Amino acid sequence: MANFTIKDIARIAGVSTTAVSFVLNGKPGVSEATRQRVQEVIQRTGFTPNAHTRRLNLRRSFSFHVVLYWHSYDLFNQFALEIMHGIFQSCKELGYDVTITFVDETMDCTALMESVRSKTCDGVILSQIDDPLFIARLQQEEIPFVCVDSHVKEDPSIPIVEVDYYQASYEAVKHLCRCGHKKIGFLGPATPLELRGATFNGYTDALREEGLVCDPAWISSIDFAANAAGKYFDHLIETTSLPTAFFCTGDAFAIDLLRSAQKHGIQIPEKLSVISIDDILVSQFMTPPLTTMTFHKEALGRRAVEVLYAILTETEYDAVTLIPTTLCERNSVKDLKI
Amino acid sequence: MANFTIKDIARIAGVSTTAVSFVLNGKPGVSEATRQRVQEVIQRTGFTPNAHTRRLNLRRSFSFHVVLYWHSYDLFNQFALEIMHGIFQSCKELGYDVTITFVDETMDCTALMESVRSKTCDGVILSQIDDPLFIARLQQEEIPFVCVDSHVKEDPSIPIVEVDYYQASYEAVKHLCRCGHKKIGFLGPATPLELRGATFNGYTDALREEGLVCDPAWISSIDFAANAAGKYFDHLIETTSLPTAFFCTGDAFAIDLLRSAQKHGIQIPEKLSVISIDDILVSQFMTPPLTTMTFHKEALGRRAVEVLYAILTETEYDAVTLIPTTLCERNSVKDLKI
DNA sequence: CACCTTTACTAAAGCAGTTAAGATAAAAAT
DNA sequence: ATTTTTATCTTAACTGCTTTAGTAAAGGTG
Repeated sequence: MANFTIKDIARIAGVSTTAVSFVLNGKPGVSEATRQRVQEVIQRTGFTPNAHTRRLNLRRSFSFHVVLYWHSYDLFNQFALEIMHGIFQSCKELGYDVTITFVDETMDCTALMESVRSKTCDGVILSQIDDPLFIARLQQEEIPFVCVDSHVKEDPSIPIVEVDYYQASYEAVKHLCRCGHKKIGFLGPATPLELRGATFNGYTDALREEGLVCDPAWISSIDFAANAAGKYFDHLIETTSLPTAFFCTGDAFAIDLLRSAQKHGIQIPEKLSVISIDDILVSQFMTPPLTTMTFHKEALGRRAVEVLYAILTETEYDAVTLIPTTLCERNSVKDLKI
Repeated sequence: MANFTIKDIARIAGVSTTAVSFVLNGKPGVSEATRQRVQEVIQRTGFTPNAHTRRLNLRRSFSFHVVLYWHSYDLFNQFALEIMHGIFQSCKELGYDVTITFVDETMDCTALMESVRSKTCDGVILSQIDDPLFIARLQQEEIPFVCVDSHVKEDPSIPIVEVDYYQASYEAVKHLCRCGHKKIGFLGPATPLELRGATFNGYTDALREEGLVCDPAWISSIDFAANAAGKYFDHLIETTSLPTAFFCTGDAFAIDLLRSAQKHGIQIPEKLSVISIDDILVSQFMTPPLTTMTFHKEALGRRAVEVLYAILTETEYDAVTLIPTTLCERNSVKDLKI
């Protein structure tokens, strides 16, 4: 197929390239008759302007770059695709392309920084990335960016779109209390500290309100590693007594915990209740299906794009967006009052 | 941060832009001394050449575009992210960017075609897309592309990277036979026909080899819709007798089937065995965990990139790549011989 | 030493658009 | 009728890099 350029179109339509450029961009200064004629030629030839030229001229690439953290443990990657879908949808509405990079624990971002510096994107969206060095680098190079589900320190200079982990934790623990639980363990990550902070505060605040205290042995710091929660439970059960319920900061932890408990013959929820946050797909298929704090995953992505676009267009925006969660009652929590 | 161009570098290093261009691209025609000097200036300034200009000049974008099908039923989207990760890894090795588009059942591809025609990608990777019209369009516009997990008609003019569904089906059914099953149902999709064909042939060939026949009532055509397999089973159980085992062409179907069966009080695998293909994450967490034909998901993505790159570089390649599967024995198949 | 290569380097013409500034003709105002 | 304004259209400069063609100097050869 022949490859038409704006010159070809201009020649065929008998006008200048400027005129063609104007009709392509809907700018004034072209008569209706000429506009029609040019449009017709564009239609007939199937001409589409070269994006690179356009980007070069306008010094904008009309694309956002998504940096996705790739966990080695599958359970942690579960809603990345849904975030991506949300990002894509908003980008589509704005006419932006989306490019993607996966990074792992090595956080080797040289290729990424090069791509950013070469102007292939107008801004970057960090998904589940909590490396402060990486973020400092972006700030230093003055690259517009936004963190989504990234457990980064709250800081007005860092735009964040995050699940409202404090509220989720608080509500989850409150639900356990409503079900009559008084011994409630906390199963959360050692790092990132920001996530631990929000979830732990929600947990302790809820306990305090209920006048409950917690055995320090029931408070854990789990690594983001395969079955780390399971190993914690294996150890716990040999060393001390159990609470009647565990609040887990994520479904992945809850799932590992549940399987470990079942392996030890502890029935869920009869002997131990489990509640968590995330509502990943697996959760509803577990036996028992997990009671968890659910939220709209795509909203995270959509909002991230909104914020990034606001930064680029120098519009007002809230530096911190907290996506609310709601309780999804399934079957991993026993109501002790019944 | 200042934005250096090749002109700045040339000026600072006291050479022409041509010389800088040569050292950037490792071309001959520059003395070692000059090369060093230019390199030093590049280092010092942190200069990265503008990608758009480069792409414009070379008439290549060094990026691949992935078109991902977005199913409305979550269970069908389960390994898209892993395919993406495979694609990304290979692209990274080749120095290619990856851009992404999600399409749904409306298959509205006007935005996509425009993006392709505007030269923002050198080739496209279709993931789980089986729309023949869409593929015809790509062929007609002479856009390099490859189909991955797309259930497209085998045709030397269409590069395909696909799970070896025939082999998987054959092996799965053979496994059921080895476990002593003689009444084996087939639970597969109505469309796409290519997928149905491969899996159905594997199923019937295995049965024939074992000298078995199948009650037509046990052969179904399921839509790719939420819980379609479950509804099929709900209906089946009210109208006719059951086989001792079902071969399902995908884990998602198997999961819906299993849940429906359990709802009707039919124990798996005691009363009904289930085997399928895919090994999505959920499968290992089901009760019982699913016996399924597993394969390396990222390999699909990696191979797709290899093929697309071969097309672009006019290297030899096999039009059809079949990714082999292996049996992953878990607990949804009962051995009747024990 | 004149002649041919080879090497190192540069000027300038692309690539495919955008846009500021200028030209022309028609319409409006004086 | 003349001047001013306005709408329409074009010329040409510009974006930042690649590449062709060309030059000058150094090296090799008979």
